[in-house]
Formats: sequence, C-alpha cells, structure tokens
Amino acid sequence: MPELPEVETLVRHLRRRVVGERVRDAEIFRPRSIWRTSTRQLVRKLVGQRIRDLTRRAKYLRFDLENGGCFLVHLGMTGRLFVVRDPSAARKRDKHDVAHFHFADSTLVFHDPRKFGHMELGEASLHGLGPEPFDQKFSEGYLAEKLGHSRTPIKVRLLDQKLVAGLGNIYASEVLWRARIDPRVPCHRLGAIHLARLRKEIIATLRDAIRFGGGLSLNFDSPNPRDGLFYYGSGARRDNPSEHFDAYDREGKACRRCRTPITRTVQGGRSTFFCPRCQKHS
DNA sequence: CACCATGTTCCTTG
DNA sequence: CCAAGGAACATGGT
Repeated sequence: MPELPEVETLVRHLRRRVVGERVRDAEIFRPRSIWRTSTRQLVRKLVGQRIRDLTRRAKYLRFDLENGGCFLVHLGMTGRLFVVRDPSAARKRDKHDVAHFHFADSTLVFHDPRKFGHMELGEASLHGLGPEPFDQKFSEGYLAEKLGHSRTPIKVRLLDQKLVAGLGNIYASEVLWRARIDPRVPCHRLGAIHLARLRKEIIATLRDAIRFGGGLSLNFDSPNPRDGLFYYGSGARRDNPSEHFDAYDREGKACRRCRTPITRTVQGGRSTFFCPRCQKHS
C-alpha cells in the first residue's frame, strides 16, 4: 500500500507529467477495477478531457477534469501509476496492466498485480473519509471525541479511514512506536496527554515520511521497479542501507530506543509491531 | 505446500 | 446497535 506518504510522493512526481494533458484514448484491460460505473461510461467521460489538476485525498489520487468532473484512483496494496514517454513503445500491455490512458506524447499506466486497487468517476468515495492529518480539523478535541468510549485497541482504530485519513498498517505501527503507546490499549483508556502525543506523532510521522520520499531519487517514467513506491523500505534500503522503519517489520530486532526486541502481534488479522518495554499502556 | 504481504468491504457471530 | 473476526477480492515472494 501505498499509504498517505507514498501516495503524496507519487502525486508530486506525477503532477508535472499529467496536468495539462488531454486524454486522447483510454484502454481498459480490467473492467472490474472500475467501480460504480461501466467501462464505456468511464471512457466516454474521460476521453477528450484535459486534466486540470492532480491532488491527493487520503490514499486516493484525484484527477480533476476540465469539465468540472473528477476521476479517482486508489492503488490498493500493489497498484502503481507511471507515465511512459517513449512514443514508439505505446507500452506493450503487461500482464498486470489495468488501464492505459494515452496523452499526445505519453501514456499513463495503471499497473496492479494484486488488483485490489480501483478507479472511479466522481468523488463519492471521498465523502465518508475523516480529516487529513494535516488539517486543522484533526485536533486534540476531535481525537478525544472520536476515540472517547471505544474499547477497540488504538492500533485498530488508527486504520479506520473515517477517524483520520491516510494511515495504513505500516505507519500505524510507526506512529504508536514514536508516541510510545501500546497498540493494544483500548482507546477510552488514553488520557489527554497521550491523545496529544498521538496526534502530534501522527502528523510528524507522516510529514517525515513525505519529506523522506521527496528526497529519494524515484523514477515514475517507466515500469522500472525503482520507482520506489512500495514501500520506501525497498527504495530506501538501496539509497540508505540502514532500515527505514523503527517498528514495522522489525520483529526480534532491537528497539532503537531501549534495545528490547520488537514484538509482533496480530490485531484485526494484521501484523502489529511494537516495543513491549517503551510502549507501555496509557 | 505453508504462510506472509502496503487495503477495503461485506457478512456473520456474539 | 456495536464490536470482533473471518472471508473475499488476487497474486507473488519467501
């Protein structure tokens, strides 16, 4: 998955390659990756439109069209977007290509081996989402109100996009490690001090990850796996031999603060990594 | 073969 | 009504 930082990094790279371009043709290889509408409808609404802007909302990429409409892409777990500039190689269709969007001199490719990603017209999917972490609405008061009486473990709640948009399984563990909060703690047991720390670390962790992504030399011009998206880890390990994450995928390795081995547990069917010593209950 | 994987939705069970 | 758990979507890596 691209979580919020990866999507943000992708948007920043892709922007100058697609904004202002007109969609001349669209080839849909996997209709089931289109939600809420038919292939025919999607193609009809897209072809001929100029892309006025490309932005991110939660983990969605949002393409604004000149007619006022919008087109959303969610990358799921393994989705990638890149622009092929090679004019001759109209990019031979790869096994996992979901769609090709042709511009005058380039092609936007949506590639998704695991096929959990999707595309759709309109912004219906954005409606129920919680605030962006960097938005003023994401305040301590808001967090307190939303977490209030929930007995659900905090880690599980952080994955809920209606609470705050953009965290996924990797950064949820990272945030809690930084905030020194036990992922298993029921939300209602978090006091004001912890909520404040939690909010601060959600923002700081994502901000740092975006900054880190901005500093990597990524390649979004080809299917080259070096586009570094998923995850920064793989790109980062090359640019930076030391591991990038503090908790995620570090089971058994020494906590960077106290040297205690990082523990892995399962919550809601997904792995959580934390330090049993410095992430104490509330 | 077994198990793991960046996401989300839907359904069942309690 | 809510929470928790599992399954589903589908494929590849170890």
